[in-house]
Amino acid sequence: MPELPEVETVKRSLAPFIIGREIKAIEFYRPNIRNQLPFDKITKCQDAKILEVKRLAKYLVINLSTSYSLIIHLGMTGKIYFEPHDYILKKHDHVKITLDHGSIIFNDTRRFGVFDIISSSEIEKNNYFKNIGLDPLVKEFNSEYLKDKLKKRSLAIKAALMDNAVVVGVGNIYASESLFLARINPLIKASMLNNDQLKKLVESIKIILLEAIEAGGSTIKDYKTPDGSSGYFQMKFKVYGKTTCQICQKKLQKIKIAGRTTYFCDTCQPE
DNA sequence: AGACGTACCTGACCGC
DNA sequence: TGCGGTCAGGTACGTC
Repeated sequence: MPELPEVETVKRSLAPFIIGREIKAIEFYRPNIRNQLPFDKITKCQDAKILEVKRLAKYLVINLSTSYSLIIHLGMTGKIYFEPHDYILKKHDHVKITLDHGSIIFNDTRRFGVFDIISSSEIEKNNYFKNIGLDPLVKEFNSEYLKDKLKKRSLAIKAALMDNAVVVGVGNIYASESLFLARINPLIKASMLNNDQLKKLVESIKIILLEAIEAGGSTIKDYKTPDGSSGYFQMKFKVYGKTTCQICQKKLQKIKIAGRTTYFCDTCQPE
């Protein structure tokens, strides 16, 4: 459950539960996930107050009063639950952060996620965030910016959208959905898009992500349901996982681009 | 520098 | 029921 809208939804759901609360303990239940878990930094969080919960790219950043920050990435299968003190650990629960009124649980089946503790002042230059592109929801993410980022790129536009150096947060589903809304063929070389297409694409990415955030928001209203995946934005997919084009009714194409399954309509998104 | 393949890991599903 | 293959919303790294 890990594209920008999902992380944003988790952030919005989690924040009111935890801001202003104090960390009583952090426990790890295995040595590593994608990274080594930071056993040596647990003391940096002891009795720390949670000041702020932010989203940076697809990472959650939880700033603490001790000038350290928790960094969480959900990978492909990461989930975060807020649970009462009598919660019994489940399979693939890797981290428990105990607060005074309950615990934050980080669960990640495939362990592609990240949980780290780093100095707050070093976040920007940390490897997780070095060389990342703009967040698609800021106003500086516009067609001029995208044009500049893509001018020397010969890869398919769909692969370019998933490159975090170009723009962060756009994953495999939303790359396909945005290109469909913009009527742009995902195989077109990134540097070949004209100004109209760039404009339309920027617009489409913002629309799709904002709609998804809105739809995802109602999912995790009942935040205790560790269902995680759902959210009704799935029902709004136009091409991802679909077989028929909703515009022209023709059969959709399903191909691989840079190793990832890509859906599009070769009539509505011509080369 | 940029493009591409592969690795990381578990589980669900499908055909035999 | 079991086995093997394939696939899954992400990212890092080696190689050409």
